[in-house]
Amino acid sequence: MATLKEIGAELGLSVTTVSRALNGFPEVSEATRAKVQEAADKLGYRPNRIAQRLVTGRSGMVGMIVKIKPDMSADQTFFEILTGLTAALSARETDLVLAVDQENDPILSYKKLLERDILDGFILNAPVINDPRVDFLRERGIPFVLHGRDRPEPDYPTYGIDNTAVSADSVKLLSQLGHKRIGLINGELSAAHANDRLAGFKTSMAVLGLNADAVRNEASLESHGYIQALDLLSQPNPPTAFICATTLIASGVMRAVRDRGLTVPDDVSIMAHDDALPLTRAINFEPALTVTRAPLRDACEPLANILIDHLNGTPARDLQVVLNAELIVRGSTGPAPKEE
Amino acid sequence: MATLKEIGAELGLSVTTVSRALNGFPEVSEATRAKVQEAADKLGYRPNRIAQRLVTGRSGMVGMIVKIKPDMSADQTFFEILTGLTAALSARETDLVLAVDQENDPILSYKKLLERDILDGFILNAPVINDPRVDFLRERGIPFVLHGRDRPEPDYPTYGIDNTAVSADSVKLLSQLGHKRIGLINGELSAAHANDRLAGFKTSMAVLGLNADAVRNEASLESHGYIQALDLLSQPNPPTAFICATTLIASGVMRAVRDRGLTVPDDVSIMAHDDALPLTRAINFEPALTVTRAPLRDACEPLANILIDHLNGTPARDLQVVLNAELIVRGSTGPAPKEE
DNA sequence: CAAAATACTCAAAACGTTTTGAGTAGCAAA
DNA sequence: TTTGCTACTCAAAACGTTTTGAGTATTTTG
Repeated sequence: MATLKEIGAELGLSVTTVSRALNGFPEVSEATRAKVQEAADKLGYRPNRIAQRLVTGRSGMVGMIVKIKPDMSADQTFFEILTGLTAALSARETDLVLAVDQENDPILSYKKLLERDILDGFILNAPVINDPRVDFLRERGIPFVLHGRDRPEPDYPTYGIDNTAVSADSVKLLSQLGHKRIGLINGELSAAHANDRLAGFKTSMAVLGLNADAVRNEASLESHGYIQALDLLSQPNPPTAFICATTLIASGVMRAVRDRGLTVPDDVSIMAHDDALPLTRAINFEPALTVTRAPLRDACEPLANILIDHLNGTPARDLQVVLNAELIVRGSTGPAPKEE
Repeated sequence: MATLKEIGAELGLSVTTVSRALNGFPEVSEATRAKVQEAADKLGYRPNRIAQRLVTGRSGMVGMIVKIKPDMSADQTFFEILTGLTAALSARETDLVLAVDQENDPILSYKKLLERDILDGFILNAPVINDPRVDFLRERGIPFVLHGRDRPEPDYPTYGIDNTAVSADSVKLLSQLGHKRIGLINGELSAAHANDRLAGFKTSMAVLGLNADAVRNEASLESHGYIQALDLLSQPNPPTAFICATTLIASGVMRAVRDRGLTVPDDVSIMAHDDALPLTRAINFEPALTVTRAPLRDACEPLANILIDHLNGTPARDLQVVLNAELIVRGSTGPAPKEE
């Protein structure tokens, strides 16, 4: 493991010059830079990150804390995020330190990890409304990026899709197809995104003068979709269309519709929001699922870059991204059935 | 953030003495130590890990690379390990750097992470037979601990259960109950533990003079258990007992047995190996499942400690632990049905 | 009482990098 | 010639810790 000193000794140059040559400073001559570079390559030089960090005060590591739920429902999305994130961070010389939160107190794990004093910042995912982790980190001046949006006017970096628009787009499509009774099988309301979906649903329905009471909010499970859809379908004046929070829920809803002897999309239209998780793919549904689509994987690189840019000094207001999900119409939605 | 220098200045002591006082060196007087400790507490001193690491040459971080399978079957066990591991490492001032392996080459991710030069060692899980990661790390002299056993005579730290004994114990129990036709619904043979289970099964059966051909090796899924059990049960001279690699498989097997109109344990006995994962608990089966039990969570603390001890100089041969799983007999196993 | 041992303390070096402030040489402008 | 650039290079300080080797009182031993 060669050091700057060794390279300097080899070439009769000072450590300073070697350091500058390798870091592309303008005040070193091209001839010298070439020599240094060559020697560095020959000796297999790689900077000692620890030493770099001691002097720069940066650690090159960011933290993420996974909250573990008893139903493990977060598994799939977490894996998806983790995969993309480590790859994206790695491309910018940053590593991910992971901890698992088993506590009731959502802050405690962050405190513990911060005590180590080795993290430059955090990636926060799955926010709840007015997320306490946000308040905690903001108060302490710890940089972070939030995946999603936990409050209307954040003053920190965020990245996510517009979940009220997801609902609005879905309602719009279905109402244009003539649907009047539209059900929403939503995720748990503790999650900020589920709140936004619900809010978007209610206002869009209200604008159209439609009744928005066929709503269920629960964990994203196939069984949740099945049970709630079955229940809604058995009530008087049942929905002719369902908007599902996830493809997993949609698969339960579709099963319920069929168990009731109904057909998709002739009797009931089904659509969902699609995070593009590898296990339940919208395209593999029969008929293929109409979705608002925003691959979770696509969020990883921006999340990593936003955090690192923020660490490098880009102000938060330039790092707040809200995207719109794509609307992809497939076979699972169709015109509302004729009223009898 | 107080430093040693600041504490020294406060008390009129040298950095050396402050450092020694806090680290419990014997050559500092008790009076001084008390003063220093008090000042450190007052100023909220916490050692700068980066500085410590620069001088000690240790980074205080260990790596783990998750291999991502298309079927995501590793999810649950991975989460279990992750949770316990981060907690155990944290207790010894060590952090976990995680990477996700999406490559075909099992080594590439390790190479990449090692290039960073910030890791003290690795935790390897889910070994295959003669695991290439082991060869790679061993060759480079990178410390690691293997969860499980990938070859007969390892010269590196390992921790795991005796999987041949798991099969042997299971076979013994069932044969004592009079079973002669015993099926094994195993995991994928690419995994070292599945190999050991199979080997243990074959030799135990051979010793008893029993036929060991009712064996299926595939991914640990409920559907695998269901399909394979159904198939074995439909053949002439079907098994009267099943040994399942996991409780997930066992649930599939139990469903198959019932779909065939048979009863557990009167017609067919079922037992499984139980990693004690929170989602499929052996005790919640109806009847409760007889198991060889070795909670995955229990492995985390030893794994963390073994690796850190090894980093601190304990030789590998003192860090090779093979445990026996516990045999817990419950209602899902019973005497073999009378021959007709 | 001198010599030796003990108990405690410290200055300085080291880890490998970045950054500061200074310096030298060569050359053009005054 | 002097002054002031430009282009390049370097020694030294800094980051915060651990560790080495030496030193100074104080106490014990002969």
